[in-house]
Amino acid sequence: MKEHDKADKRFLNTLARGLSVLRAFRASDDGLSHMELAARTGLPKSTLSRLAFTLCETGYLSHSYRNDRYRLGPAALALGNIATASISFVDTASGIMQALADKTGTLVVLAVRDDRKLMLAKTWRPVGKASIWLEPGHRIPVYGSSSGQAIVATLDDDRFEATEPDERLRAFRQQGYAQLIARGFTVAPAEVRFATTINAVSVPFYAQEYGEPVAFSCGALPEVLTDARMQQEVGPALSAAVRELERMVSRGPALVRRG
Amino acid sequence: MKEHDKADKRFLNTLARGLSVLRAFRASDDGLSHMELAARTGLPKSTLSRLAFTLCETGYLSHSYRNDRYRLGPAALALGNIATASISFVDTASGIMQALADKTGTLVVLAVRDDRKLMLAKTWRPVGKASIWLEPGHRIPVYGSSSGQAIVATLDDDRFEATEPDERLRAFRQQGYAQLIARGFTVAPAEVRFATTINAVSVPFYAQEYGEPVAFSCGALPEVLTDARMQQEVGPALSAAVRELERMVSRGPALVRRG
DNA sequence: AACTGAGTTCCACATAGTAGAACTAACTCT
DNA sequence: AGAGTTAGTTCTACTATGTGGAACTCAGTT
Repeated sequence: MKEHDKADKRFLNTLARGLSVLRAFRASDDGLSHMELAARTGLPKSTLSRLAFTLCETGYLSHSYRNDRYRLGPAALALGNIATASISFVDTASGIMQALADKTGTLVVLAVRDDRKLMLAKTWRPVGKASIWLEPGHRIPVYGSSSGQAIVATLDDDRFEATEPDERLRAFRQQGYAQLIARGFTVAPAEVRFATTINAVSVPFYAQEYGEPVAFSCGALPEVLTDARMQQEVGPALSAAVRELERMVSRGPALVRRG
Repeated sequence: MKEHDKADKRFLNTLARGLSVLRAFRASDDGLSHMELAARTGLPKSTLSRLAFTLCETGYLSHSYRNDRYRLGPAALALGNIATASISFVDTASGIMQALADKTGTLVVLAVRDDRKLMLAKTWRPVGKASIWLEPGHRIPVYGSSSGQAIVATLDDDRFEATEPDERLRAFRQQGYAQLIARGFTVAPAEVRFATTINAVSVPFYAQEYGEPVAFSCGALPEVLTDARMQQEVGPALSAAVRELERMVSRGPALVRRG
């Protein structure tokens, strides 16, 4: 009756379940009821009750008053701000990427490798324009995404091998590498794109603090972001943005930090 | 041998402990070693080992490479972004408050009630200037802080009573209420200030999503932020900033809600 | 080679967490 | 109104889960 979970002895089920409750929230949710949470997490309601109680006590969830819905609490907000502050490039990137989103009319996302998927850690939407809407916290596959391609192409061999890649992924990586050398950005080849409704260009960035590459990408509907635009306009602009970021970050690692 | 913790049956220890590990991080930390974490959380190292393992597995912590230090992982980043996005006013406030920080040369903070304390959910520092440095995630007492005063003054009677206030706190609340009516902001009276090294002015804001008031404050060293400046310049500016925010999210002032 | 210090794994044990069922409370519908 | 429905909490019996000290490993030091 145990979770399929990591049968690893070190894995603490209760903690993981609690975190999965937090992960159930999406940016577009306007609070979640107890039942919605149970449905999303797949946990029995009595278990969820205890998890939610604990999360509320600790401030990660808040129970807005008479209203019966849960939402992420102040502790979650604070945690995110601390995480942002301690990953030095995020703040710096914000200004640059927001400007890029506005200029190109695309959604800019920061993708980070997380286990065998990519997680969108942050997004910048062009102000005033409708855009595709991928939320932070969303997970996309490595294979078939331009971000994934940029990241695996930049990953060192050891770590790449550690993900137990199949042949397909090796070829994908190789092809990404070639693109980066030739043009400085990746565009997933049309035939493998994981989502046909989204076109995207990506550029890798070495995140000091993670000791790993992450990727910045510009994405939009194919009508808006044609292959030609990716190649000629948006790809180069994104690449320039990331180079600007590298310049800003490396010139003063101390930066804002230190109290 | 149990944590002093809530002896409440519903309280899940393992989860709370895991979260306390996340809370151990400060914005100024450049990664924490296993041992530092153990010291900060007060947990035995074997326990911590399991907690950290689970947090890494789930992406809330990352183990940067050869380097033996832990840092907050992509999931923490994403969680914060989701929390920010779902608390609608935070994004809007950012622009306004950053400008205010720059203009006044003070640290602007967003304080939220969390249990019987206040938690600084977000901070905006004046660019280029040295400023006091209170970090997001930091907790300060309600009594003796201007933010606390602004919040309790705006809290409705039921909820205020639910915090089991003592007489001192009642008086504090009453006095805050008077200040808000008279001038629209609170300044904690010098004799009760919880920290003599910080002067601060605060204005409450009704956070729809929490169904509760929160407070925005401007703080700085007494030399920089004299009582006169708080009263004549910064208080009114902060009050104007919050009114601007209310207008932008189209919501009435916090005080009227109390009835 | 012996020492030190950080971190992980072992292990025997008790209790913390589990899930289903019973319960409560708030809404609907006729 | 009262019967039915649905959401959420608390109870309960059971054991799998998490615990912390001790033993262990692995790197650096002297």
